[in-house]
Amino acid sequence: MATTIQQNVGVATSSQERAHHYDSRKPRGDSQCKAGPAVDTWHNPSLHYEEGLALATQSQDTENNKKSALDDGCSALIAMLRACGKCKDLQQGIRLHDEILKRHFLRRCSDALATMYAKCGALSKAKELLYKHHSKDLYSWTDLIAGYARQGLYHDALECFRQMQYEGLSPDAVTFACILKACGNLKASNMGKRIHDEIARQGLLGTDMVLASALVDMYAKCGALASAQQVLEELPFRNVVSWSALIAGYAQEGQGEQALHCFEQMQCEGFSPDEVTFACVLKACGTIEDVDKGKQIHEEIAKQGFLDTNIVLGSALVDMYAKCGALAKAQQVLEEMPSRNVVSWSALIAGYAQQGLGKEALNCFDQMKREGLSPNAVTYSSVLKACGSIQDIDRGEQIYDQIARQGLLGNNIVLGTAVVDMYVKCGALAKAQKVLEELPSRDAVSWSALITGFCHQGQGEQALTCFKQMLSEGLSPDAVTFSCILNTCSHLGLLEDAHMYFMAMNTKYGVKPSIEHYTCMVDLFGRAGHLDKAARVIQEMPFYDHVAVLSTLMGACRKWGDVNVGRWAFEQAVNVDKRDGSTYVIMADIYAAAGMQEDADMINFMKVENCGI
DNA sequence: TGATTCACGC
Repeated sequence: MATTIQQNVGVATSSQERAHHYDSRKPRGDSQCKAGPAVDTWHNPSLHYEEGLALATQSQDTENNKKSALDDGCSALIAMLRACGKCKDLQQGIRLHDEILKRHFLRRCSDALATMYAKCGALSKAKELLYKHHSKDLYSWTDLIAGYARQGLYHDALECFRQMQYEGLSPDAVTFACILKACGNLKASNMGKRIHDEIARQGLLGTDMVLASALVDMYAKCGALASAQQVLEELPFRNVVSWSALIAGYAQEGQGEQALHCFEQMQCEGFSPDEVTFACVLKACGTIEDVDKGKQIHEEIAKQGFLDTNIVLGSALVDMYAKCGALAKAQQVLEEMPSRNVVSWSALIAGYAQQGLGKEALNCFDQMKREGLSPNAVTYSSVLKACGSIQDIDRGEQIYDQIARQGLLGNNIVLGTAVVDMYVKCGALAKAQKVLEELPSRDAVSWSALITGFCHQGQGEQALTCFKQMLSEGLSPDAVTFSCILNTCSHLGLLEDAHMYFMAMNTKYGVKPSIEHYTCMVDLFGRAGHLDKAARVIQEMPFYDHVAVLSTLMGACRKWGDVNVGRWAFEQAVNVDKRDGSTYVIMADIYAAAGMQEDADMINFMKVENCGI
């Protein structure tokens, strides 16, 4: 069937076309570009292009009404641009751009041109047109912002958003949705909150499900889960997407129980999980190592036949079993997948590496390559961890060579750190340090890998030197760095320094001391015989479940023969958990060493009473 | 033109 250019791209006015666009969002898709007569014609460029131009030219040639004829020519070009955008036919679009310039239509076609470029992914061309012509077309701006958001160029999306508003335009629900996506991925929760306020002010949340889900997702991606949950709860309507966004947020933050709770609640409200929901829930099961729940989800997924087609879900399943330490099961799932990719394999390799099963991880790595799949930076990180875990420095170095040859270290701190850590675990600290220093950039984690190495090898001075170097690079130490540094100070007997760092970690670096850090301080003062100071550290702790810290203090009391502080710590420990036998043993020792045998016997009696042994 | 999912470093 012959289709004319008019039937295909039409000569609809822009408002008609946009109305159509807006109303038929759901069923649209690319079908027009892939099948049917319209496509065939359009994909015959010579036929199309020439016919379109002929149409535009004919219109211009009409004598009667010059002005409207000119409009028709321009409209036809605009319609053709729109078709290019729809089919992502950039080449054809560029030819139209030339034609538009030749005919001096640029002023009137610039928005349509920008939209075409935006849809074809040529974002800088689109941006140039909109900025240069101070476009007042909301849809063209939104197309560009959506393009940036799709490509992961979130800063560019925000910049365009600002410029659009600077031109006097007010965003609509679609613009807001794109900007929320950018905010979420940039973890820009303050900006996201401002957008939220504006959306609420305009009453858009009550009418637009997509926007509402985008808002939940924004807060979830920012880790502001209370806000995400609140938004979801206050929505007049929810769906599986808004629920999944929240579940994904909890899973991402490691709050697996909350994720599972939401999953239950979602089903209570009558929503059936889809493949995306299942992937989120599997991640949640992995983070809390709930293999039973994971198995249950696995059965549900299999029953619904999702595993036959969905490689993401299959990989999520491999990852869940791997994170739960059920590696045989993970491997079985991987082997039974109809097809697997580098993600599926990397999940399994990471699982083996995590459990210290370096040999198995390396076997998988080889098998993956035999299947013709190429490892990427994520795969290599896990493989390096595997080499470190079995101290296979030769294999590690071989992998490092491959990585370097592929230029993967250029901008990948995670991978660089994995190399450093591999050398550290193999005891090659000089090599580790050399790699670290040659990395294009470093962060607290990469430094900590090296610092931990020096610390564990008893080279405390070196650890502190690195720490100072790290600070001089303007980097903020994190919780792990401080644990390591406090331990180092403890072993070197640097009480004052340790105390200074301990105070600074919260006040200067915003790292809340964890029970581990308090334990370091107790150990430090305890070793030095400052038992009163150690006891004071415990008194100032904001934790309740702290038997381990108390027994650290009691160990120091045993060493220094301090019955009073020892008794105090013991009483605290019994208050927390009277069934923990270890503290009775230490207390009995303390009494016995002080020649207080009756008290020691009493403690042993209490131990039998309370702990049964 | 807009929403949810899988693998990595101390």
